[in-house]
Amino acid sequence: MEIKLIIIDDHKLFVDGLIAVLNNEIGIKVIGSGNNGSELFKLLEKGMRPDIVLLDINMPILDGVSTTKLLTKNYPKIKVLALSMHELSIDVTEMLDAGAKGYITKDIETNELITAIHAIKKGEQYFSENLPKDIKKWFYKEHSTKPYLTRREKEILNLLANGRTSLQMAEKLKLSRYTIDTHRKNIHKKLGIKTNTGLVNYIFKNIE
Amino acid sequence: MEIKLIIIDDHKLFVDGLIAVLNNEIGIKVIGSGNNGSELFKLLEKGMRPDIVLLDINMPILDGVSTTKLLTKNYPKIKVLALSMHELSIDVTEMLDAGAKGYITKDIETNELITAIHAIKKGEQYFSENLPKDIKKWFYKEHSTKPYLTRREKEILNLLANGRTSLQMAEKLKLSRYTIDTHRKNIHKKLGIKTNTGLVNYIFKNIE
DNA sequence: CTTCATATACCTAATTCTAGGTATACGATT
DNA sequence: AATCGTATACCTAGAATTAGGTATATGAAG
Repeated sequence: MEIKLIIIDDHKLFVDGLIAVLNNEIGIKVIGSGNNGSELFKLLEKGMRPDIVLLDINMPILDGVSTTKLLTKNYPKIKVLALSMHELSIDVTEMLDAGAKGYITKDIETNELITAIHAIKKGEQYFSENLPKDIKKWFYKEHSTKPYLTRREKEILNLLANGRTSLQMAEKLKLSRYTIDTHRKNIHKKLGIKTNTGLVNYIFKNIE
Repeated sequence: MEIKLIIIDDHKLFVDGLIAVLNNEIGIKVIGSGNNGSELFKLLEKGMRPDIVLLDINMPILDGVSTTKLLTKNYPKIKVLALSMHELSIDVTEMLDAGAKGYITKDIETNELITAIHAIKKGEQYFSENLPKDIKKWFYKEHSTKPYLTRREKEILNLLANGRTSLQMAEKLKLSRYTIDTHRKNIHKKLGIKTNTGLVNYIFKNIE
């Protein structure tokens, strides 16, 4: 029985390459592909039913996280294997919380990808071997809580992205600087990001 | 006469995929591959002589820019086609100044890549069609004049936008933390921005 | 009632950042 | 030769940030 795959990635070159490689593998068949989450749902609406979707995180129109959430909700039998350039804990967190069953980075060997696909098919979770152990450990620990940002946290993130200091935010929101710092501390903890510049990066890449 | 290619990219999956695709193309043959600049030079030292090197920008050990410079200097007949995730002007500038003959992003179609390879072989320059016109225009305009921000300053800004601390940047660039701080100070002064978060904001709004 | 999530606030201490200043080295230009 | 731009490096000191901890108040839910 072949494992049926759909590959979704905004880099067509990458998609073409993966299709070429995976269709040479016994037991695996790529039945479809697309460049963003919307295209995936179009395929599914036509009745296409893969076992696993290889899904890139950063995509236009409908990104990896949103796609995964919708997929997990509407097509719970289809498993998501997340693909990313980086081992960033932000990315891992978001994709796995959205329902992905595995996470691999694009610099793994082809045979590791095959291993991952088979593991996911068997119902296991799979993390690429180059993913730091502490990230995997952190995930298991954090998996029962949603890293959801509160209204106030988002408000503070927005001001941060506009280059404001805690003191400036405190003045604007009529709060203590300590309150701002506490919210910031909570944000760092929830998102697993250690620097304020990393937070701004996160905002631009995830919210905009 | 086949166009001989070497593909250098730290993402093995991508390399494998590209090899599979390109070896199916009439007139093109991938004669070698590697995951960083050093591996390329090892192949060249063994006597391998490609027409074109498809070269990723971001790589460990010896990155795209350095590789291109050495290649252009020591093997002037071999042409570089730069590969990147992004249309960042920093990347374009650096690679083209280093001697690359073309610049493409990884989200182009396979057939556009084939077009690019043939153009480069013919001695033309090639920019992927999805590269914003203003970047290409900017390149021609800027190629004879000095950029306001120096090469090093842009490099540091880019690392900052990825959430790196001065210490991390110093480690990455093999410099003193003091040197990084001096460049940062100069950047703040030139751009009139007082916070690092403000700088990241500037980068995302003005460069990407 | 208790529990939980969120908001507000504070303290401590280490790290990082910013901004002022200093300096030398090197290559290119005049 | 001098000058300039860039890169590299350092020092000082204050401001800002991060990360550990503490606490109370309020509203909603069980």
